[in-house]
Amino acid sequence: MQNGNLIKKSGWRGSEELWLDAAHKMLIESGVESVKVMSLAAALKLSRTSFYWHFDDRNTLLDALIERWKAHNTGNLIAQTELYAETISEAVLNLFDCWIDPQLFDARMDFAIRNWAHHSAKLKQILELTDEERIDAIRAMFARFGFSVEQVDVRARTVYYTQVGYISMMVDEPKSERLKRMPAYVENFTGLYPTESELARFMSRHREGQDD
Amino acid sequence: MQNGNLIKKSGWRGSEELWLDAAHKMLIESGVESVKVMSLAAALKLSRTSFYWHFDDRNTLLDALIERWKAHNTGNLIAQTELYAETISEAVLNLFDCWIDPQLFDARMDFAIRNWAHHSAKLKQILELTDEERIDAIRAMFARFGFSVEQVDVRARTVYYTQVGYISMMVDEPKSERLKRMPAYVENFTGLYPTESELARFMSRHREGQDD
DNA sequence: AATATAATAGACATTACTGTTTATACATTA
DNA sequence: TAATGTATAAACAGTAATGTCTATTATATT
Repeated sequence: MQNGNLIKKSGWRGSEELWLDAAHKMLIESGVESVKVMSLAAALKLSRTSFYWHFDDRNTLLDALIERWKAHNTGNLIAQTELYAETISEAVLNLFDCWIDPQLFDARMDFAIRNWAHHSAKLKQILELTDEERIDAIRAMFARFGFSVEQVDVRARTVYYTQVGYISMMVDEPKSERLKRMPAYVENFTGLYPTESELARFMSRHREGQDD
Repeated sequence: MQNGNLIKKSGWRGSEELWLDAAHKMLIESGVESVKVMSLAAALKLSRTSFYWHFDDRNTLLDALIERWKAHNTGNLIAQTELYAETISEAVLNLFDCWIDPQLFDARMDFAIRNWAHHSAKLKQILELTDEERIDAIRAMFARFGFSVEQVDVRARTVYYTQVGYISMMVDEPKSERLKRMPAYVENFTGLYPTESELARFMSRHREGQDD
């Protein structure tokens, strides 16, 4: 009964997920250097060696983490910049969804990846491409609303850098605080204060749900 | 003759500096986790054990690194926000000196410290205070030019977050590129495009010297 | 219920580091 | 130039990790 129509979770198969989840958590909480087979095993209360049934070695696990990140964050961010909007303010608010909804954009993972890239040449290259791709998407968004070439570039960068900075600073404030500041950010980034209805639409998307 | 009026560099004494310099370099290049007594010794071509003559242990060295950072970066940043300026654009350009001149503000060190803080509660607390202090100084700067309370807050944050983001992204562009973008940033941050003479004054401060 | 397959645990070898001890070499100055 | 204090190197002990091998246990299929 209790187990009625849940997805059948087979006894052993699919435990890669478990190790990956634990690694993901460890990564965003303490950085790559802390993603150690031993610590993960301890966290999962499993034998350390059983890890090697699922992954060839620690590196394979780390690669899998990168894949997971690539698949998620950039795709969603770009999708948000492409949503229909009647004004640049509405477009920027669409993008801001990413900074509010962790399901859309995993900011802590982005931060962890960025740090990690600092001592992995391979990842550094991937990240540079990723950042370019994202900024391009934001540039395209501004361009649709008739900003000059120079303005498109600087505004796109400001929006993106500000958020990377916010993430890097690990600012810890309640969602309500963040939401309150959003209209002023929109004004700074676009030069236009959002309209009542644009704000209403934005706020309604983020009304419910717990803080952090 | 060659050694005439230089500061006397005694044969052995003062080697703490050497280890600290090496540690600083290692920290900004590869993060705390890489600051290892063994690696430093290798880099300095010295015996690993000789390290322990200068420092009690690895932790003492790390603490010294934090002290060095505290003494340097925040002090200079705040000083720049307090310089005389006739307009907000001029004031912002004064602050921008920090982002251009590594002698004024060691951005890579700031980045390294920020990452490190992620798994050191003690450092995290220091960094939070530091960030507050800096943002306060930038707020005070905007306040002197008559912005509303809300605007003072958001503009100060935008300026600071943008820079933290820029640092975190390890953007690698020539100084000339960065300088070229500055006027547009000033406009974004203040709402005012800087005057000819403000720009001339700013550029003249950063004209000479090599890229990166 | 028997068998094949998936998964875990324990013991082992290896590596990279930290920190201590001891013997030796070097620089300074009396 | 001898004595003192400064600095280094080599050898040792200890710890925390990685990865391999082997025996055992749990689950799924027949």
